[in-house]
Amino acid sequence: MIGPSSGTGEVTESRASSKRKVFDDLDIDSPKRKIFDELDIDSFCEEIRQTNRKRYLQELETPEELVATSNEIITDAATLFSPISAQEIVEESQVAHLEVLLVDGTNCTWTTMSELEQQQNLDVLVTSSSSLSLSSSSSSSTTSDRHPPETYAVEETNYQPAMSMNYWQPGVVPAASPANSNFQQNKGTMNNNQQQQQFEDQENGNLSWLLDFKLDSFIEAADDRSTVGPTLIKDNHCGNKNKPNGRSHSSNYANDIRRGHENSSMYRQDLNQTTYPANGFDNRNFSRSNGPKKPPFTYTELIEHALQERGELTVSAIYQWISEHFPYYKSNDDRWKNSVRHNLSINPHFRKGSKAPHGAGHLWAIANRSDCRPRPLAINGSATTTPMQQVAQNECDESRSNKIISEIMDEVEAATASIAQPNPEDDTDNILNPVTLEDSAEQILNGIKREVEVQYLVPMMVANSDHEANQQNQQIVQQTEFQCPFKESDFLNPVSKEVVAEECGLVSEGYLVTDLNPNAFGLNVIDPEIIGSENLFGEELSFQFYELTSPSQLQSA
DNA sequence: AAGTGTTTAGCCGTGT
DNA sequence: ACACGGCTAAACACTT
Repeated sequence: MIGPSSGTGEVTESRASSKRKVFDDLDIDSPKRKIFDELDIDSFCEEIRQTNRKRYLQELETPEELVATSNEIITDAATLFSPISAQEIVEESQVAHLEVLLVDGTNCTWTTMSELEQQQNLDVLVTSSSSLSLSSSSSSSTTSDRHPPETYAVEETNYQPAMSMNYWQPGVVPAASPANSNFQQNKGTMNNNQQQQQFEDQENGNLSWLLDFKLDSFIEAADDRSTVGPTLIKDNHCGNKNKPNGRSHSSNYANDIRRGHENSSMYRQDLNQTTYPANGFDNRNFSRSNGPKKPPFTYTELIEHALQERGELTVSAIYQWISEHFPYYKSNDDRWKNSVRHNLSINPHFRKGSKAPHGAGHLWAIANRSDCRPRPLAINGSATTTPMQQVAQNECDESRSNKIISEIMDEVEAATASIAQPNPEDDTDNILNPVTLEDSAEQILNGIKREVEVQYLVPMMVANSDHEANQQNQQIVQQTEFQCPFKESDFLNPVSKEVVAEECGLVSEGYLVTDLNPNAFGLNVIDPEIIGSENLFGEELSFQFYELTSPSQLQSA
């Protein structure tokens, strides 16, 4: 499934640095500055991310949309800040129920925002009883300690916090929030009273601004106060290349979204006009006033979703699906199509199927579990893999591993079974012949699925209900004392002992160099001289050097 | 010729 | 600094 991946340390790092960067410019006595200095941003952001992550996974299990598009913002906000479910909110009043903790310096009381409107002379700590809490104790204690009692009447209708933006899931996008507007040049969306209220709230210590807290807003404010955001956006597909190789901010945009933090003004502004459905994909409109915006998905994700939705597709059909769902990808633009083809070719997650019934090319599909080739695994939920992908991938990996193990065991069992079958016509067949076994195993494996070269074979016992056969197998193994003649890691192309012995001049008429016990052949030979590591190079070489004392022995050998 | 599939190379951003 | 993922560009071969 497709969705942005969660960022990890990088987010908190950027936020922390942003915190320093932004608030260095603020008045040291500013209430906002004081509160923010004591706020554990890392924990705060991490908590939000984890909360949304859990929620997203829950939604994946119940993919149906909970609310209509028009209610997405407020329901998402409600889910984030209130223990009340989004569905309940929609059914009841379409207004978020925000619980607040009233702190008057000595007492703490839980109440609702509606009740709060009637309260006077109280400091307000906005918090949540479930999914979100401003856990920094300092923020709650110091607000009442440092500031005189004041009145905070927060309109519930203002409760469309930008923070309700699910940083981790592209399912809901915040509308332009009045509280953010100070930093987004969106003042046109507010009337003068709202702007004045906003300004006063932020200046008098009203913590409701935290609901709309967005660090990047301050970043933008601090770094680019005079810059109008949209002008920063360059679309390399529109010919405005920012970098020599054609990469543009739009690429960063995709990464920013995927990593769950909105550090760029263009991202925020784009999303302000964007509505994401619960499944995160259908009919997504990345259009802006000045043109389509690059979707925050990799080509692999786009292709994957197209194939998941439609099954097998030709390359041209994949083009069509992508261009239909994402206006950014124009059907007449060949550059991204090249990337799509490139992805199809190099990504083992995609399988080239049969030839297309009409026209050139092949049908492409997602590699199913049985032929799911190795794919780079995300470690510790890295930013490149979505949770859904991780779940699917984990299942796939587990299934693949089990399947491979099962296949190997079957093959070994078959090979071992063939080894254990005595040939009544030739007693010598009871003795393991490594060359023959390797040939046999090679034939078996080649016949089963893939070309392999069996360089050596180590017989192994396989659980068998037939006790007698087991004993027979064990006896054979014990008799032959068959050992792996070399370590796999030592040689890319292992050389057999026979070759080594021959090249060392150890093989000549009248002598038998073998790792097998001649007594097992019925040969009566004197005690062998062990050729081991002490008298031959290679500690793994340990075969026995027999002197054949009779012509019959020589012939048998 | 156009579309398709493969391969190589380079750049960028991020994480270690 | 290095590895890696992702993206982009380009070249080339093959098929329709």
